Amino acid sequence: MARNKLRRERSYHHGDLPSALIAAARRMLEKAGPEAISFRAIAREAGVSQTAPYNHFTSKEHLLATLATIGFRELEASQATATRGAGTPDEQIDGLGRAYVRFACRHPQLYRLMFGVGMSNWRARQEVAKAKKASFRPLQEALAASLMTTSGNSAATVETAAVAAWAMAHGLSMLLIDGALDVAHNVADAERLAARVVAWQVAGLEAGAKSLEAPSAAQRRAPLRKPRKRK
Amino acid sequence: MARNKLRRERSYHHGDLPSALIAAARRMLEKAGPEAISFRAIAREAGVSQTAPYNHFTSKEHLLATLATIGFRELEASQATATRGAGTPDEQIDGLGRAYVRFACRHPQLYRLMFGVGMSNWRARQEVAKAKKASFRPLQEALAASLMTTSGNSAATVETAAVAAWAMAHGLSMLLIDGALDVAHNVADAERLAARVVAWQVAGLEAGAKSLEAPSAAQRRAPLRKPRKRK
DNA sequence: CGCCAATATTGACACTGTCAATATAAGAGG
DNA sequence: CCTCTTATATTGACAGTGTCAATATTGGCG
Repeated sequence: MARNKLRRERSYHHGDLPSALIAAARRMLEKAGPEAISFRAIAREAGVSQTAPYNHFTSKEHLLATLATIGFRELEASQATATRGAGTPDEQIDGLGRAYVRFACRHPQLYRLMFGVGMSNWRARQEVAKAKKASFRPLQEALAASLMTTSGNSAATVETAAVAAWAMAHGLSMLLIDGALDVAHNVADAERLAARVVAWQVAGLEAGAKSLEAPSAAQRRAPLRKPRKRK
Repeated sequence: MARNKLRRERSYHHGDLPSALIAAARRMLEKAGPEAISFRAIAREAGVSQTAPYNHFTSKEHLLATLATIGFRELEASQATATRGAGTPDEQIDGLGRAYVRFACRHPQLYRLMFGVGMSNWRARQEVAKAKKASFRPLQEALAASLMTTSGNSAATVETAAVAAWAMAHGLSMLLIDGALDVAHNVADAERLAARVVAWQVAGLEAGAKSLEAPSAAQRRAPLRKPRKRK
C-alpha cells in the first residue's frame, strides 16, 4: 500500500480519483439537487467509467456521506471564523447563528444533503454524525459561556438552551431553503430575517433559563429525567 | 364522467385505486423510508400492474406530493385539537409546540417526506406549499394572540416571533428524527425534551418581542425591510 | 527487469420511472 | 338487450440506475 504516495499529484491511472469524484458530485449537487444525482453521472463527469468509483467508495451512499461530512467540516470552519474576534458571549451567539443560516442559504443543496443522507451503513452514518456534532459545538460553547456568566445555571438548562439554539438555526435554515417563508425570497431577505430571529432568541435566553431553573408548571410537567417514582 | 359513482364501494376494475395506492405508499414509507419507495412496488402492493397508477397520478412525484399534502392536513388537524380547550395563549403555544414535535416523532418518515419532496411540477409544489402554510397557521395565531394581549407589538414583530416558533418546532423535530440529539433516544425522551425547549421558547417570548420593538443594535443592523437610503 | 497489488474497464443483472399500444369492462343511449 | 364511448388496467418496451464478477491495465517495489 502506497496511499501516501497516491494522494500526491496526478500519478496513478487517473491521478486522484476520489477528489475528482467528490468535486464532480458537488458540482452536480448544487446544480440539480440531491435526488437527481447519479453515481454513473458522477463517474462520467470525472472522465472514468461507471464502476471506477467503486475502488474508492463502497457505494453511492458512501460517496454522498463523505460529501456530507465535508460539508459539516466546512460549516464548522465557518462557525469557527464567526466567533473569532467577537466580544461578549451574546454577541458571539448572534454571529454564530447568523453565520449558520448564511452557510445553509449559500449551499442549500449541500445543506439538504448533509441532513438528508439516509445511511444504511452503520460506520458511515457514525462518521457523519460525528462531523455533525462537531459543527454544532461552537454554538454550544458560546451558549454555555453566556449562561454560565450571567448566573449559575444547571448543566441541564445549558443543554436545553443549546438544543433550542441549534433547533432554531437548523429549522430556520430548512424553512428558508424550502422557500416555506414567503417573507424571504432572496438570500439578502433570508439573512435579514435570520438576524432578527437570532436576536430574538438571544434576547429571550435569560428568561428561558430562569423559567427552567425555577421549576414552573411546564418544568414539573416535563423534567429532563423522569422523576423517580416515590412510593 | 361518473366520478361520483366510481368513488363509491369497489365497483370499477379495482374499486378505488387512488386510495389504495396512497395507502400502500404510506405503509411502505413508514417501513422503508422515502428514498427506498418505488412506484412499481406501490403498484405491486396495491395488486395492480406497474402502469396502472398513471391513470390517477401523473408521476411518482405527484403521488408523493399528494401523500405529503395529506400529511400536512393531518398535522393541521392534530394542531387544531391541541388548541381546543386550552386556556391562555401561552398555554396554547406550549401545547401546540409539543403536539407539533410529537406528530413529527410519531410519523418520522412521513414528516421527512412532507418537507423533502422536490417538486419539479409547479402545480403540485404549490398545493403542498398551501397545505404546509395551513398547518402552521394555528401556532401563528396563538402567537399573535399572546403578543397582542401583553402589549402592542408591531405586525413585523409578531411575524418574526411566528417564524421563530415554527423554526424551533421544525428544527427540533428534524434533529430528533435524525437522531442528532443524543439526549433523546426514544419517543418519550423526545417529548420531554420538546416540552422543555418549548417552555423555554414561551418564557423568552416577551423579552424577544421587547428587544425587537425597542430597536437595539441587532435590530438596527437588520431591519425587516431595507431602510430607504437617505440622501 | 518482472511481479504484485492497486486501479480501471467491460459486460451483465435486476431494478427503476415512464411511454405507446393494446385489452377490458362499466355505464349511457338506442 | 346490444352497441359504443370512455375510463381504467395490462403488456411490452426503452433508457437509465446501482452494483457485482471477470478482465484488463499499469505504477512502483524487489
